[in-house]
Amino acid sequence: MQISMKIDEKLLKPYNPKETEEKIYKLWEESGFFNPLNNPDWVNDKKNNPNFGKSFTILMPPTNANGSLHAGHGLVMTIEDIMTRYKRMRGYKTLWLPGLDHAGFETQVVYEKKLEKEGRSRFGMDRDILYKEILDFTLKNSSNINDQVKRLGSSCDWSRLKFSLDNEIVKRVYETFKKLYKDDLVYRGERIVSWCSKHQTSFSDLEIKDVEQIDNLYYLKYGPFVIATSRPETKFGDKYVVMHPKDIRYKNYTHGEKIDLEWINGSISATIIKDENIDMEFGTGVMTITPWHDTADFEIAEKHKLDKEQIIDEYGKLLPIAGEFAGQHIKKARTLIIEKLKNKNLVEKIDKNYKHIVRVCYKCENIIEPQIKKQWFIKMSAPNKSAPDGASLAQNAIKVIEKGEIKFIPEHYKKITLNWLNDIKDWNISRQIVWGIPIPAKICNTCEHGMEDVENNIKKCEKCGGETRQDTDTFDTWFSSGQWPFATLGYPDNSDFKNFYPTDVMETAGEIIFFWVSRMIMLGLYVTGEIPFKTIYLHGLVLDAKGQKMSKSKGNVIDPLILMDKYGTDAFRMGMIVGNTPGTSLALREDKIKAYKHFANKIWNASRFVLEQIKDLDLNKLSDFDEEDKKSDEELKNLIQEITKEMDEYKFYIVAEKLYHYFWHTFADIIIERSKKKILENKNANSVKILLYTHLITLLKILHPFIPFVTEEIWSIINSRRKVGTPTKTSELLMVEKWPFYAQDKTL
RNA sequence: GCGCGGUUAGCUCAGUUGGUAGAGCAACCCGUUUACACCGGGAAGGUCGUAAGUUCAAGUCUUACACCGCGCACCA
Repeated sequence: MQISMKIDEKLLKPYNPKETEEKIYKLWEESGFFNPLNNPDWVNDKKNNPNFGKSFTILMPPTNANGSLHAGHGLVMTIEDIMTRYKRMRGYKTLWLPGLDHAGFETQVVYEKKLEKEGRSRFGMDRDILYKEILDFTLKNSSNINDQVKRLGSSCDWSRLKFSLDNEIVKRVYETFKKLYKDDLVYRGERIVSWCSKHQTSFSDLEIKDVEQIDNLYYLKYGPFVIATSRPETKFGDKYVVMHPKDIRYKNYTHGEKIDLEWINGSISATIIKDENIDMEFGTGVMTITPWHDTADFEIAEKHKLDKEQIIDEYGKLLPIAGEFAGQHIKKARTLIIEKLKNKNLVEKIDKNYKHIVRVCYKCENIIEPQIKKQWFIKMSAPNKSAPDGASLAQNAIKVIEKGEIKFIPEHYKKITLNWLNDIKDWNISRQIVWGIPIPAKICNTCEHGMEDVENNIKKCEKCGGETRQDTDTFDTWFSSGQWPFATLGYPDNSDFKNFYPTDVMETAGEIIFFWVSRMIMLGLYVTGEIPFKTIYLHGLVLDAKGQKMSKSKGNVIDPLILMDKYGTDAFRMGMIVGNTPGTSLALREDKIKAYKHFANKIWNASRFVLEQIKDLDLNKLSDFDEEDKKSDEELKNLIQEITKEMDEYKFYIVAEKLYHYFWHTFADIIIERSKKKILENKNANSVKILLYTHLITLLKILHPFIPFVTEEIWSIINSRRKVGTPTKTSELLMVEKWPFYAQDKTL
């Protein structure tokens, strides 16, 4: 091959992602094109833009402001940036709005650990001081995570960055709370909640983890009955003994009948209750109930209007009702109680191999102690009397989902969501932590009635006239993030809300379909009357190379920043996207990322070859293709047809693979190799040079959403040449070039 | 118990409306005076979890089962 090799300084070196990426990102950011209201001319040209006037909106799932980038973020940012860049190139006014979440409980837990290390504790700390400390901590870390998001090439509009504690967001959240209160959809109720005795807060049902474990099952003599229990420490106050009404073994006992019997701390009077929820098969078919500390028991007690009594305090210690055991922690008390029962000959037998599920705190894995507490709840399935159709929050969501107004990708999440919504329970939105949005409410000191008080002017209880105090609880983080779409866009008056709501795609982890997605649908409909997004795209987990869930304790956490350093962001992005179908988890393997580093390099080298060959090409005097080249030109057009369709169907995993394959094995291996011969023999050389050039230009465009950095860098080199050579076009960023599907202009 | 995924080449995964199985990586052979060894060419590799059914035709549709993963509800 005797092709001359005088090429640009820049192109002489191998592709260096590290040097390029920072510079390119700055270029993008300074261009202002991340803002959907800034566009290059062709976007605002009706004739030139088939998508003139259309908008496209994605909201970034607000990242935990206190955290650091993990592999999951890598996937989120890659997918969303691909969508954003694609739509931008298609001529949509494209908004990708970045956000940060204060992540209430999550952050508080992190901060508590920090306090612990310093020998401090949040308990006993002044609330305001603690809040301020966590705020400082969070704000300091938030710039960190924003920088990391940038490193991934995210083309989001930083001028619109929102933080969940911004005044305007909090104000919106308060308005929603007020509306819910007015519509009688939120109430401060005495209900049984899941309580963590370490974190001293209640949780929603979703923050609880089920763990299987083996315990003793104790068969205790309870008067004429034998009851089975795994938790003898709760049994002090048990004065109701429950059995199934159809159980013939106990047909001689009648509902409401009282019997006297000897129990842990002396003789008591117990009442017989007949209830159909009792499983006749389990144990002896008889149980006593502890309504204060057991969800099922609570329901039975509610149904029959039975007394409820607290046995265990908020720290897991026994109350005075336990007599001699009062003040002991339940963990220690259990064996002592059994000891005593044995001495009283009240233990029938012990099954030491009882396998059952216990519920634990998802954070600390301590056993959840159900407690009856006054908490704020949102009525999820109760009719909304102030709505014309009276539909509940859940029903409204069900309706739009069933009608297909919200499209689920992958589709099976639709069913999962509907199942959940159909069996939804009231949502506990109050948390007993400092870090979060304070609940704007007053509580009566006399009757504990809770009242919404956003305006802060309630002095007396509206029910009993008693003195009131400020509620010290904060909202569940998901209550505010559930309002993210309309809150960030400035409902109701901001022009962004008018221009960009409902948003087009919500892309997030399948894991948080209930936590977040379902609640956004319900609250979005409730507040704005419209769905918050038209499509919900759910990705799976990012796992380690062996397909194991990453966790600090396992030590298999892969840091995306290290991979990006090593192989470049483009390579990392390709590795995240190729073959990764929505909803399925992805095993993150380093050799895969490495393979795409080679790809970026291949693009670089092919480009430098092409640019060298077309140096003397007069772009204003383009001749026609010969037969062979015409075929290749057609082939690329067909590819674009295909992938454009697939892009619209969110099949990025297949598009990325096709582009990889076409660029490498068609463009480089066939077309470039063929061109060498033609140029050397000077046979239709002009035709093939044009083909090389048009192919490269087009391929850079369609590759750009996937690997934005290397493509933009090459583009800038091409542009700088144009300025020197033939002035075909004003220099522009590849980022805002027109997607070639509609670009049939020959000036390419 | 109910529900949802998955089971395809050594590994990680694609496979659109049913028409004689695909990619990347790894392994194997050959080549390499220049865009690129971060390379080129070539060959190899699968009875698509099991069983039955529908069909001219099933990786793809139906049913049952097995195993793996997940979610929901649970029995004290």
